[in-house]
Amino acid sequence: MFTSSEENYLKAIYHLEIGVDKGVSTNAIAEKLVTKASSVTDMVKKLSEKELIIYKKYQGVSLTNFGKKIASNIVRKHRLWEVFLVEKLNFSWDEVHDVAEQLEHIKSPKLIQQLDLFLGFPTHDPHGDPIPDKDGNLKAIEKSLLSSLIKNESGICVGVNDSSKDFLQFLDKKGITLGKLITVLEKEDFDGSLFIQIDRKKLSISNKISNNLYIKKQ
Amino acid sequence: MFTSSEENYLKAIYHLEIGVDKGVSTNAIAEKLVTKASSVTDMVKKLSEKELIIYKKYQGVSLTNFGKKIASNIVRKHRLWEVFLVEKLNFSWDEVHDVAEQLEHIKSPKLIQQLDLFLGFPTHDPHGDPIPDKDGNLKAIEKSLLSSLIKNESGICVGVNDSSKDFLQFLDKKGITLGKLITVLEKEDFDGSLFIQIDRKKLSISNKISNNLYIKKQ
DNA sequence: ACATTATTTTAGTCTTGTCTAAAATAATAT
DNA sequence: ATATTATTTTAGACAAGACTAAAATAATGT
Repeated sequence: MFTSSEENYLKAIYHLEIGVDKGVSTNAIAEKLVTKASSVTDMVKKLSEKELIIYKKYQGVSLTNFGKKIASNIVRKHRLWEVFLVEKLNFSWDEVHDVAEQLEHIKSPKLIQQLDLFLGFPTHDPHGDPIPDKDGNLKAIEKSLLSSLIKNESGICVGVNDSSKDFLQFLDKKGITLGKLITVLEKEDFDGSLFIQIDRKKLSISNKISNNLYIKKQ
Repeated sequence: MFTSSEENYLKAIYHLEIGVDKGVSTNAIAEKLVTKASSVTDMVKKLSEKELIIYKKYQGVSLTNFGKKIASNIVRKHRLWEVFLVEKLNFSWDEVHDVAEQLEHIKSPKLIQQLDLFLGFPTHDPHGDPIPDKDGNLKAIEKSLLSSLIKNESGICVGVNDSSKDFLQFLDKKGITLGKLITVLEKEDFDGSLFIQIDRKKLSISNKISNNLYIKKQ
């Protein structure tokens, strides 16, 4: 149907256009895919020909409904594979991205349907990101940044905003994983750092951390 | 490391050089990969540069030890994925090939190691073909063609020589699956057809069928 | 409003892997 | 032994997807 390269562009645009009403810029896509703006312009023309995106010179791009369907399906596959890797093959959450990046391009509707069944129809991936259903719909959950909590509030850790290896390994080191209850014991006004309780441990975390951790308020 | 295309050439050569002492011909590779001889010549030069194969003009090719290692690893991955699809995702043995053909190119040593563990270190794929270990070694089992049995001999079905959809579906229809006990009740000399017993059923099968079915003599 | 800067596009090139058509070599038959 | 046929290789072309450098357009600052 589509090449891996085309799929990667669609996925990048899909992620970039979330919460933005303007078209996604050539440069933004180039940065996300670690390629050059000129390459993006080339590809964007092809995707436009195939009615996957709306493109007007110098105006940025946006996905058509068709493009959105294709893109969300790639994301669906990516996240289902991540669940598989963690749940069945004992990968840790910081190891799954690169492999899922390859697996998401495997073409077989039956494969994904059966994988979904095998995994028990998961709604979220190992980082707490929602898995689109076959029609691209996301199961939204109310989540807040940990940084938005005030003293004595608490919540369950439900996701991360930054899925980089470094950040995920940092969280592992601190014992912070999805499902854990976090309580804010103190909040420092001058730097936004938090003193939190998790399990029996108390620890201090910077604003940068709490800005990248989603919790569900209790 | 290597492109999917390179890997496909190595795999084709690997399969073609089994039981042959001469170099594998350009045409044979072209036929196997459904491509043109000229394309094969091009690729064969590249693989030769990379020391994966031995190639001399007009002489055909053969894998180096290095090439054999790479090739057997692709076959290993292909067959492990086939086991996964059948055992875990409820694919039937005639549905797995095309998907495994894609999955075999996923690059992640950990993925295969964990998959192997998850599947319980299988030694054979759903068609009875042996799965190479990390070093490319195959666990040989003594198997014979069903056509080699004589009247009143019997054996366990352990593999197929032809893995085409048509043949596999035919076997399904007749209730012939791996592990089944087959007894030869009659053998017709003039056309080699067999009258066999399998479970409580008796049926007649042509020489073409019995020439593509491996059994382990009892 | 216009000069400067940033972004985007165009033009031309490169690599990979394929193809066709023609030339070269090997195999086969008489 | 040589003519014929089959196989393989070469030469040149093409598409996809990337790149660089230069040109065009948009955005920004004073």
